[in-house]
Amino acid sequence: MARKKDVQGDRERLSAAVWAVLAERGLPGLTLRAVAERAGCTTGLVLHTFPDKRALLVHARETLHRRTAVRADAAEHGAPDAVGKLEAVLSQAVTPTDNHDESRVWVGFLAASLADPVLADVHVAHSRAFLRRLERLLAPVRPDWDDARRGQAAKSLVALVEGFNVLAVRDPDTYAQDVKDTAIKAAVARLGLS
Amino acid sequence: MARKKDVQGDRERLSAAVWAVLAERGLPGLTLRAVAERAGCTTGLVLHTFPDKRALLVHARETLHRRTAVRADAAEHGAPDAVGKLEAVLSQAVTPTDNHDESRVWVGFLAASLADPVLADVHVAHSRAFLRRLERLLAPVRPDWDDARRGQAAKSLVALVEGFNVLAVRDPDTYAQDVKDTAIKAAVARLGLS
DNA sequence: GCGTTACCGTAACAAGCGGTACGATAAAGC
DNA sequence: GCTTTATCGTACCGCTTGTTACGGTAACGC
Repeated sequence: MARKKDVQGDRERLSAAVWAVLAERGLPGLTLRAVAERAGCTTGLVLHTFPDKRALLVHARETLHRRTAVRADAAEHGAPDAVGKLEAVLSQAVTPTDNHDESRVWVGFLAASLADPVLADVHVAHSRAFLRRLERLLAPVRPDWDDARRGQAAKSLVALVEGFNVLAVRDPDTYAQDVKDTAIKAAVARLGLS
Repeated sequence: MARKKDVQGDRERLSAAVWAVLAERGLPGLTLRAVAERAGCTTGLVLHTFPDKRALLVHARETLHRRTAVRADAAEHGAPDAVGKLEAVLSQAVTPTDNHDESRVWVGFLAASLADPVLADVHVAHSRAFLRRLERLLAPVRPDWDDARRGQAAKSLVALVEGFNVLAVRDPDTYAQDVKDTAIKAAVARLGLS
């Protein structure tokens, strides 16, 4: 054996670098050299940890999925009742992280996926996971509805949330936090009285 | 004078090429050479018609704005009453064009604008124009509301529409046309009874 | 402490990028 | 028909891209 490397540690360090570069410099700025510089290493290590550039993007998207899932779990766990859980998850989803970095990564990856079927599959899979979560949270709120109607409602909620996110990332003044929160509250309240 | 060229004709031909390349190959595929090849000329003409690559992107975004404005005007004009106008505009906005090319251009430009303040200004300006349109259409529907409340409602509608668009561009099966139409109809119906 | 072995920085690659400079070409004016 | 002048294809520039190959280096087993 030769010197053992901290594979997982490298992945995490590079993961943070990919994330930072993609969030700060956007999709065109995501280069192997930029990632290496940010991580304090060379492109050698980058391409020993990830097979190619596409894997960097996929990893960033999976990091995004993990982050949002953790926060959604926490929001869900922290709320007392079914309606509260749904509202907490939605509210958390429209609350921007540091400088909207999650929305930036989301948009960057989506743009990259428009010309890459592999990335497209990853995007769709993770996007549907959020939809499933809302459908699951919606079940105890409206047990009288059938799956189709709950699915319709869940999709509308996903559209509202992701719409606010892509809009707020470049126009946070117009799509301010109280605007988003008010819309979410109204959307949840609506579910109860129809 | 020497031979006069059809400047406007060139711009339109190149405009179509930029549009096609951006829609088909995505943001990374939008190169001067790809545009020239698609337009059946060389990079010489491309850079004689547009000063640089950024101008190509700006022009594509403005083409998108013009297209959507024309369709929105038509929808608005074709509907009989205030509620009908609003619903027609919204419904048209979630109806995909050829292979979702408008959404593709929208996403590509947004991604590019994340790292370019000039593009960001263009994006925000055109995005707000749609918001203004909805506010204007909303005024006769809910004259009893104040500007703030109509603004809140209009922003929610924009988020719903753009959310559906960015979601449907990569997952048209989940976010099918009837799902979007149902959501729009419900959103408009809601405006009348609260 | 020595030999082995895996790691990863270095360097280079070919390809493609945006952008520039120039001149052959061809139309317009007289 | 000759001169003038704007057009735009050609060629090229310097740079950056993703990716590959190699070998010095450092840690482990014995």
